[in-house]
Amino acid sequence: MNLLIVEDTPSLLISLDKHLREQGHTVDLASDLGTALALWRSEPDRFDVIVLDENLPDGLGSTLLAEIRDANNDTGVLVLTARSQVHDKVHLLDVGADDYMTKPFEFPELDARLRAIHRRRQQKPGGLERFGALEFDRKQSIFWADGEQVPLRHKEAQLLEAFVDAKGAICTKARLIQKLYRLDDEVSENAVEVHIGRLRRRLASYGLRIETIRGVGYQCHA
Amino acid sequence: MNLLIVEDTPSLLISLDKHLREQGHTVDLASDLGTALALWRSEPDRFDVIVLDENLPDGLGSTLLAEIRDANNDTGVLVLTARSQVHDKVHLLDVGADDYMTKPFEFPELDARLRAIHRRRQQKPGGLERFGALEFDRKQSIFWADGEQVPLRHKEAQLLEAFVDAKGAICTKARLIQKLYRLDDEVSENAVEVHIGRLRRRLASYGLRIETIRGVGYQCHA
DNA sequence: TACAACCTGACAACAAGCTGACAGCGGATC
DNA sequence: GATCCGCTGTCAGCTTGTTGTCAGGTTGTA
Repeated sequence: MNLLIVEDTPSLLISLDKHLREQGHTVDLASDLGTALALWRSEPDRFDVIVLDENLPDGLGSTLLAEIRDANNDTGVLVLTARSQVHDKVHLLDVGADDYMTKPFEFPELDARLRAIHRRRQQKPGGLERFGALEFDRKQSIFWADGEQVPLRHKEAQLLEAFVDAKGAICTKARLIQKLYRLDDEVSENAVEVHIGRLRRRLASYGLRIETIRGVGYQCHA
Repeated sequence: MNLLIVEDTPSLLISLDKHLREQGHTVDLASDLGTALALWRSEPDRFDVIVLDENLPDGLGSTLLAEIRDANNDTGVLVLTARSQVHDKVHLLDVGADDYMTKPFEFPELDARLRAIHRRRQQKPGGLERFGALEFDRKQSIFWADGEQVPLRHKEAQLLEAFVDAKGAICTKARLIQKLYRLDDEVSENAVEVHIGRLRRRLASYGLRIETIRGVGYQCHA
């Protein structure tokens, strides 16, 4: 998943970043409302879910939330509040938060809620998703073929997940870069080409083909 | 098992801690309701069973119990009550306690009840559980192969138990650390790697392999 | 044909994981 | 209480795996 963490407590920000990256997500960070607004405005569809602290040095997280929903954008938003603010819960959900958590919280619970939001937004079933000859376990980011785990490296699995999400539509190279890298990663388009090449070799034995749409991107229909 | 002991009598707390650790459990302690609530909230899935004194200096143990069940969390809870409060028994079980014991009690009885709760929650059979070429005696935390006891050190057995519980799924390194250490143990990930290495050597002769899932954790299918 | 886009084998840099050695600790023994 | 012994965590150095880049080749298109 592509995540944006908006949190002004440095220690929490760092540990969230570390944990969520360990979980295999692509994570970007903002430590104040202004940065978060700017990031979201610059690419409103970049993030799958935004983890948003309500209390920020330069304003309320729900300001961003409101702007997102006003724009009719369906990025998932998980709001973090201090325990004393629990009464805001109804308000938050009214304004369009997908979920909220009170601090302190435990990472596994965060993981579960993020997955739930992502699933809800994508209206994906919880179990295994079919993709051609493969089955995809979104939770563990594992692909299966005939009960055998498909050996994929992390970036390859991310690419394939992007194709699953696209449901056969074309994925532009820019979109794929967005899926695999953080904003401040400076990476050439060739990196994607290389990973596509590697993924192609792996998928060949399962009868899946990735087509090149010259000048646009790639397409993989299950 | 991962246990949390909530008990305000220092002598009992200390002897419970000592005894349960001798039994091979990973034990965390709280001597009042506030601490217990905070610990549980910070990691709602950390503990397998909470041993909870009903009478605490800052409130009733059942306050925690109620919060746990409200959250639809299935952590096991064993409540300790004074003899005079036995009439609360029905109430306690109503609120969702798995079991209760009146003080004073004998440790072996506590052990048995803890095991029962854990077994019930995990819906595990009471006898020996098969795991590849091995059989696992959960009660004694002993693995058998062809009627011979598999020589395992404590941490190795805990690791292997984690793999048994995972039923072939991937165990993240963080999850394993949670299984083997208490909250305030500061331990490097390398410790897990070392124990995995040691366990691998032991298991090799029984045809069991632990696979490394790079960047994620380990997997052992029976 | 000329050019851009794309593919791919090789490689270097880095990160993750493994392991032998060792030291601290606690329990057991005398 | 001195000594021994086994268990365990740390560390350093090593091995292994992943990934981005590059260069040179191939393909598609105008």
